[in-house]
Amino acid sequence: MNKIDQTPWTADLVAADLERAIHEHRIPPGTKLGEDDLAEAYAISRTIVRAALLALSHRHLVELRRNRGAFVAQPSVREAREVFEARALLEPRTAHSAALRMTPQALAVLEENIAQEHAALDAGETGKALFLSGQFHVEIARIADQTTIETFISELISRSSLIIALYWRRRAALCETQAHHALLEAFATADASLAEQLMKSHLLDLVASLDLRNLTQPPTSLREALQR
Amino acid sequence: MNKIDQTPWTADLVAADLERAIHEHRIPPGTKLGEDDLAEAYAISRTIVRAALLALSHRHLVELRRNRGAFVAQPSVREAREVFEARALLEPRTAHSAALRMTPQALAVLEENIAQEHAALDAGETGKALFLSGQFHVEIARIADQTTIETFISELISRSSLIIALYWRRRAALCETQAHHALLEAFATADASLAEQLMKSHLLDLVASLDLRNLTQPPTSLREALQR
DNA sequence: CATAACACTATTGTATACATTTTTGTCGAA
DNA sequence: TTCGACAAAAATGTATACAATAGTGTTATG
Repeated sequence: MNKIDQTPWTADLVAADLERAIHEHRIPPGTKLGEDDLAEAYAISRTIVRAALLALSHRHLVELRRNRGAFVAQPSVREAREVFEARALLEPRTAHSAALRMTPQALAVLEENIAQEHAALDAGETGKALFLSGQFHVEIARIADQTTIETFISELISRSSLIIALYWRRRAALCETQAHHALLEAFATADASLAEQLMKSHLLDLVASLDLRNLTQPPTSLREALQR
Repeated sequence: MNKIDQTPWTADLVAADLERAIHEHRIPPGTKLGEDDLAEAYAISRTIVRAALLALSHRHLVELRRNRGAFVAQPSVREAREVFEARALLEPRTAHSAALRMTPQALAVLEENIAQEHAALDAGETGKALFLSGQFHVEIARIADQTTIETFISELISRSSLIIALYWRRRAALCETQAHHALLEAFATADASLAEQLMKSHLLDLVASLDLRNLTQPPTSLREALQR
């Protein structure tokens, strides 16, 4: 896990690096993130590591337990529902705004994103594909020119990745590309209402593909022990 | 500013304490939050102070400038608009949900909140009144039983307080109590649609009471120097 | 043999020392 | 006098030492 580089790792960079690793399912939920381990991996002191972990905990991607350490978060069924309810509140209207503000450049960015996602899937890099499909949603918020909402959506997307890791029904790869293609069509024709509706459906499909019955709860302590 | 107590200040407590002080306009936007000053005020080391400042920066209440220090945030006109657009997306639907879940206990909490707000206004404690009126909105999200959205709204409320400090038109105190009373009525009768509509209007009124013309921009560096 | 008390180990929590950077103040030259 | 360079001071950035705590293993005792 040694990072070979000469860049000075700042806390933000470490947090971003870890967030991407979590988002891509390279680090599974419940994994303990020991301070010394991380400090050695990035060749920095624990001070920076702690700042990075603090940032991730504020985004609900890492759970800090006093005198216990940092663990990749394991969203509960309840939390999973809440995350997608929040997304349902934010994303459709944001897609609407994005459609109204769409430009050829922005459209190209979205197309490129889908292309990369396809490439990743073909290469069998499901983690990277998952990350890119999340970026598609963040990109829409960026196109809508809503930095504040983009921040919220970005966090919700990352948390969604944890939820997918825990509650995804099938073992097969996520095929969100179809829904994204449909959205792209709506954006290309600047059909805001359609984009809003498609986003709403897309999110509903996502939730429907999860197994959010409370049967498997709680995965808190026992599961954590098994997973590390 | 010396805090006389025997409680062990944790980073979270310090952050909460500072957030309330900012929310109540006891610390104006642009104020420099020196690490040594805070460490002395709370009788803790800079380590804890930095963790607290980091938390506040993640909530966009404090701006951290590398090698420069921490400053109470000064939301731009653009950011101000974004914050209220985000609130417009989240709060009406949340009020709707809250109305459906309303209980006598929850209603009593809201009533008590308004009563305290009145008392604060009568006592001339406009800062405390402002804080309480913000808490009213957070309480609604709590009643809606949406922890995730509550976190977002809580942040947006605190940022709104900074926006009010910078862009409020009149010097007179905010009289949000009327709108809150109307909302209480809707909640009491469990009229979800009405509550949603009232919340939407309330937020529009709030934005309308701000002076968000771009004329006074940018207040970044010069203003900051004058204010500290 | 089971259990409880104890000590040990590993890890996190906090404070502080040192390095780096920015800011400020002073001196000198144009 | 004004401007610039340099030096001193103050603040933040980072690393590390030490303290405190939870987890683990051992041992003694019933």
